[in-house]
Amino acid sequence: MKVLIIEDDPLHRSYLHEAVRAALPECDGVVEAENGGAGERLARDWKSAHIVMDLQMSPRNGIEAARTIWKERPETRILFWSNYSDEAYVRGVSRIVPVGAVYGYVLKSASDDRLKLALRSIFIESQCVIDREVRGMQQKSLGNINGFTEAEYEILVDIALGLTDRAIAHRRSLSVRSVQNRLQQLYVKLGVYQPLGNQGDDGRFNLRARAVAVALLRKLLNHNALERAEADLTTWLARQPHN
Amino acid sequence: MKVLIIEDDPLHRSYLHEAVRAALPECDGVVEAENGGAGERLARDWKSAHIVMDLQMSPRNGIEAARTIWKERPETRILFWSNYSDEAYVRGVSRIVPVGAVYGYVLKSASDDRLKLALRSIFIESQCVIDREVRGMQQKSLGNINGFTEAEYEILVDIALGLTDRAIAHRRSLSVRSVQNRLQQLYVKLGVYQPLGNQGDDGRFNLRARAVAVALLRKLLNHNALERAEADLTTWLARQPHN
DNA sequence: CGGGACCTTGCGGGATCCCGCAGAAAAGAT
DNA sequence: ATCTTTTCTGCGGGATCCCGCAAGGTCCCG
Repeated sequence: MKVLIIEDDPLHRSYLHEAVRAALPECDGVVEAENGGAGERLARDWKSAHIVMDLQMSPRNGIEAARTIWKERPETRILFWSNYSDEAYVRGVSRIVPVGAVYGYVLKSASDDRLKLALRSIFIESQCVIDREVRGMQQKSLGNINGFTEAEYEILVDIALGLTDRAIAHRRSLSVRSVQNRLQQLYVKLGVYQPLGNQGDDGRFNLRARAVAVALLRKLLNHNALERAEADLTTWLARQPHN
Repeated sequence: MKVLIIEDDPLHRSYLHEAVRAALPECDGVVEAENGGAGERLARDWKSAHIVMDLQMSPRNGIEAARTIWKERPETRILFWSNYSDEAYVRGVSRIVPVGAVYGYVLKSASDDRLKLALRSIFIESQCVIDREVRGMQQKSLGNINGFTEAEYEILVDIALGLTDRAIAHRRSLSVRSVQNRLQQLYVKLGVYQPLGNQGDDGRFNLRARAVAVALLRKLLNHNALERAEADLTTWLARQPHN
């Protein structure tokens, strides 16, 4: 068995290396990559079916790398080892995991033992391991109590990118009014809605901008998610009939 | 000499501990804190004049901690040891460093030796040490070539928080029109400006929202900066004559 | 003192946003 | 098949945003 490590921080990388060697004595080869792009290449060359990677690298973050790796070989097992349990990350990962795939998500703050246990569970026992905290995030986001529909999330991303209602309507094949409806829902769910009528108020917010702000503060969006969205947007723009 | 380490990642913390011991044999005491709040308290109790800390912790990130520490004892020497050279961080730091204070900013990606050298320079030689990359950022941001005025940065933060023009005008004691002028400048500098006239275009952006998006993508703003700004905003709101 | 560079402010208008209202279409439920 | 619930859609209007135009104001330089 060979294991591929994709992690940009050298300290964490060597720690991971150590942990892998200790937890998986049957492992007979460990390779390291220090960003997503290199990771994809190594995964291809080595045909490695066992990967542990960080999210948040550059260039090519973990989610992008995982997507292309899984696209090429869906049975690959990936353990995500990340600092954060931002909803943006969790959602980003669960959006790209292939059906039936074995994967894991553990936080860097987890103990030594938990990491090693996760390694064995995923690579040997073929069992998914998701950190409690992350799992909580997942349920909050999927089970729609206080959670966001895919549609709502999508429109949130669109306004975060700075698109106008019309542009969004075009992109998502909707009428402008529908876009505005979704926006209204979003405002309500984010607790940004203005109860209407209090206009002497100086502390008034621009709902559209405010929505993005609270989404960022709540880590519903983060830098990574924005980057991915921006990339998607530009490719979409490129394939549009010019003007 | 005593040294205080403020860093949330245990791996990095122990690495730092090691580096301090190796670089500063004359040091006779190292204490560790794992977030800004604890760091402030320890700094007060220990009256430590030598601190090395991460930015990006929670609760109480490095900048907040440094501000209160420097407010209480401006001669404290602080080495910031961070993953990123985001303009938001660099600007945040240089905004709070007291005149004549000795401090440093080195990236975690720097070599072992550089870190140790920085430790000696700052704590022994009383000399500031700023990483090349960070220094570049600083000059780009202060030397106004492709840089942002304090005024422009301020208004950027305000729209990122979701304030309306009127609210900003009130907060900053300007007329609404002046706010809009500053916004226009900002749009130009961010390369978001719409040359006027092409209205058949579907790929149109909402300038206000788009400005925030590119600021985030360029790391002119980041999550930390937003949090600080949001905190400032709420205290400001609280002290306003109600409604 | 006059001229120039810069910032601020008001005015006006076109574009966009926000959203209540109500009919049409789609998806489920009984 | 019919009813209910949800979503999509157009219309209209008030608020906001974006910005060209032009009239001061301040500061500095010659």
